[in-house]
Amino acid sequence: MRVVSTPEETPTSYRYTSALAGEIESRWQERWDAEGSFEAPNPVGDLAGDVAGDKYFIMDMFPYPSGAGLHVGHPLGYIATDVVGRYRRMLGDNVLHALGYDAFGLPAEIHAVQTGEHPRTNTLANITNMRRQLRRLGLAHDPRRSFATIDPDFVRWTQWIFVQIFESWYDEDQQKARPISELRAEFESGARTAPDGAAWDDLAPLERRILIDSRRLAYVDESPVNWCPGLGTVLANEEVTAEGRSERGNFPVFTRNLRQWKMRITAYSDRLIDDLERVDWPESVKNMQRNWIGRSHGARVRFDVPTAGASFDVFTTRPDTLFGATYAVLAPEHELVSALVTDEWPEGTPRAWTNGVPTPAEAVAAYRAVAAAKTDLERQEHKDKTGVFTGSYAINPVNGEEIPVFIADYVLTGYGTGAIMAVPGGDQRDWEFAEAYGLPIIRTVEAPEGVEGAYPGEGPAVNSAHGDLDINGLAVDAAKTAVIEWLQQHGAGEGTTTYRLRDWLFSRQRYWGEPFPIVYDESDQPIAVPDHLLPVELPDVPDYSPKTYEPDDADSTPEPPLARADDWVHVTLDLGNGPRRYRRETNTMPNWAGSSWYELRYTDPHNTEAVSDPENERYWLGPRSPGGTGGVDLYVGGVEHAVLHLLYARFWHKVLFDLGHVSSEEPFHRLFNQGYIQAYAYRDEREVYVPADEVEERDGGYWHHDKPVTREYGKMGKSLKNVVTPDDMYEAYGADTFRVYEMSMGPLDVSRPWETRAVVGSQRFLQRVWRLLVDEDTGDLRVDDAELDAGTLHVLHTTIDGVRVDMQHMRFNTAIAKLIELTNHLTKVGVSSRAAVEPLVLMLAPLAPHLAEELWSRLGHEQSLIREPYPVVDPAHLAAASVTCVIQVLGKVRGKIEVSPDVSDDELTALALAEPNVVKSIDGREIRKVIVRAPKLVSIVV
RNA sequence: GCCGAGUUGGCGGAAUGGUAGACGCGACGGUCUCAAAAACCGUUGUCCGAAAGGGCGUGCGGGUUCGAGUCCCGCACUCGGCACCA
Repeated sequence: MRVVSTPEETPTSYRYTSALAGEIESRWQERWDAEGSFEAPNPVGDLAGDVAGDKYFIMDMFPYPSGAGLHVGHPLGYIATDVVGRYRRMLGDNVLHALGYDAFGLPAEIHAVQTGEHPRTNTLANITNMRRQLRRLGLAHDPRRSFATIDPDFVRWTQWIFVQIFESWYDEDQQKARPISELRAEFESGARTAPDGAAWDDLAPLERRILIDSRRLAYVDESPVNWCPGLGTVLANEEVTAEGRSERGNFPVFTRNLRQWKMRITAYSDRLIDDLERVDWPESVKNMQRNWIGRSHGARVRFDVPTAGASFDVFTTRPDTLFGATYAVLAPEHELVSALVTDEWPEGTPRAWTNGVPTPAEAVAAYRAVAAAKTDLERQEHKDKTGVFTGSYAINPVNGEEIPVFIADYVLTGYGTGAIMAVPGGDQRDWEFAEAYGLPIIRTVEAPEGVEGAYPGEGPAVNSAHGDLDINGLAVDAAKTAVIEWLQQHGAGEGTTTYRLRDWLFSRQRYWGEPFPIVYDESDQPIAVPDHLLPVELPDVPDYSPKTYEPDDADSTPEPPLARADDWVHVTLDLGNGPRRYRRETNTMPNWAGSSWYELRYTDPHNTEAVSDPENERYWLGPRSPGGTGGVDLYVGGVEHAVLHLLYARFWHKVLFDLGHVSSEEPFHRLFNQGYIQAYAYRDEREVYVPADEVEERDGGYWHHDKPVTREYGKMGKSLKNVVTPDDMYEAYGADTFRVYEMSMGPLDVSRPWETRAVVGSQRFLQRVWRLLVDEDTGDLRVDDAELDAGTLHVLHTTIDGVRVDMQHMRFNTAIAKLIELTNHLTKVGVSSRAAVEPLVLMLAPLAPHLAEELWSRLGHEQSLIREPYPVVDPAHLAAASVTCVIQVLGKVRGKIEVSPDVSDDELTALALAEPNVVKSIDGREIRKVIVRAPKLVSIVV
């Protein structure tokens, strides 16, 4: 039994309490809904309307509808974009802002496996719950444009885009994707021949299909992929951590040769890097993408192995050091290794090179076996250089020297050509290997004095001349150019570029994802499901789980759950040549698929003829000026998607641009990463987390029920017992206070700790605003029409000026500080004049929209303030009646005087030199110089 | 190791090269109250001083400048990304 006596229950009180805030908030939310206040018209289609004003398209990284519900960290970005959207509407823009749900994914599938309930059921329930939690925030979204990636209508277009990618190839000459039909035409006309030179007419039908299929942007091939037995699925490189484990679940990942779907994202490497220059993104994210794509310029150099009648290419970024290449290394998995292995060790082979094994074949086989058994993690942990001699020698092309060829696991099969020329003088790893195996070390770049070990830096070339090639004395860049030229002339190599980026592994052995719109005919080659049969929907199955294995079972094989749905897999279709039997693809798409194009769907969410009508797409996403990339005007989300979603979405968008489906080259023109809200967590002496809201701070320590606890800082989560939910905040303070607090905590892009006890400051601010307009005892409006005094006019207009600049730059924390200062000024001087409070209410509207609407309506306005013009500064009131002038002597402040803003330099100097404390500080010394910045500053040098 | 961001009161944070610490939390003092809460008013970087005023202060060491949190050079530490990538 609680005895409650709170002011809001006293009928005579009209204080702005959480109860009153809640009442105001739900009332206005209902009115906004009823009036369709945030609906944004399209140029054409079912949402067509009057598209007056500039357009502004805002997006949030849409949420995954988790069953756990939201904590106060989740809405930070949504509030920020809402503030921007509401601000832009007051500037007259046509604002597109909506929120969809990224609803395919593992948690729903795991829940389904555990409960037997279809993942759709649980996912839809979670969406409903999340909608409810977010609605209470008063977000100004266009509800007509919301969707979930699991909606059959959305899946249809995801599959349609997959088919577009499948039905296209990358033309290196034109640097763009083109329809596969045009490639076929080039083969048919003889304009293009197969890589092996075979003519189209000489190829059998199946050979033709295989040739075409090998060029598609979405293709199946067998190659090393990341296999995660613990999850029962393969994963993209981007989903594997640096430790060689799955990002989700933290299971070990093994490299296995498997036949899987890939997307040819590597074709876009250059454009994905180069176009970063054309978008307005944080430098850190651009850098992460550049890093991930990992473009490096260098040379491919051919090394002949005469005894084996073979040759291999190496990639190097330092062709200038070729004279220092004293041995070569192939990755253990390199395809040429078996050809290079000699029958017996050559005369005089050092014992260290053989690992003590009698023949090269045995030594290589043993080394390869050990290397294959290592996980990625083990390879990283043991960085001691190991390897074994193959028995063969290659010829260094620039000087004809014979150099031994080794295999070693410090050379990776997936990068460059999987083979290197080793230059111990210039590379630390090669140095270590050379030391361990007694190989010669030749310096080819003059190192600064005192350098021991490898020197990878700049300097003049030395020891680098033979025959017609002499680069001694050349700086690194000039030497590289000279060597590449020589290699090209002698047919021994060429300048080239390699990338770290690998093609995107696109298939997953999961149930809860988009099925591939692909069937196989009797020849086992893939065929796209025609448009009119989309979407391919998931069949109902008795068991949603893939076959999972012991996490360490590297030899297991992926087996997708859809493969067990026999009736679905085997299907009779008429694909234009009469009804035939086909077998469906049983993998599903990764859950990045939906988010790789969803920006398009917001622009035309119900279109059944196209992903988006070209006119709607061009209006919302098209370039704003010739040569621009186009894209969403503001995209806000966490930095965790820097190389996953953001790279995939750019790739898909570029393919659609190449194929003429969109007018924008980039999906997101401006990207903003909001920081995270983190929280303190507390552990007692047993190292057990205790509920954070029960911890007290006193005597310089933290206490839980009189027991000392230690504080740590991290994410909000159930396991740390430090979750604060938006619902807690709505109840205690209301949504507007919560919004203002989150926006005032600090700069939006910086992570900061949540502190519930500080929220009251934002509530006090809103209460003061309320009190300026409403009598707390009677509820009457206390606003009058008095004229503003000069001081108040000055404060008001400097506030308008400053707040506009802050809003423009998304500096909501300082904007709020300025509004607080204005409010405090009005409170202090007792001004509740309409001329002051109306602009205050309007400026507050984007931040605390419900309170602002309520006050605006109490001020007598019948219309909502959503499209009311944002207050405009009157420059006449920016100048103050007097300014404080600071007087410095030798750089230190020695006096302050109040002066007129238009005081002259001479006048100000005289006043400054007469100020008593300044006179004292000068102390009769000679004045050498006086710097005057009227009217704010005088600096005196003695 | 490479790349990027950062380091300001007890705390979150403000500061176009020109009064460091706006605004908020907390703390302290006061008004109101029988009392408390709420609200309101005031103080609050630190040291010396009764005060006036002064010394010292933006991670550390230098430099440029009449003047540096801000610009330049070097270093330390924290966070994030990549990493045996040739």
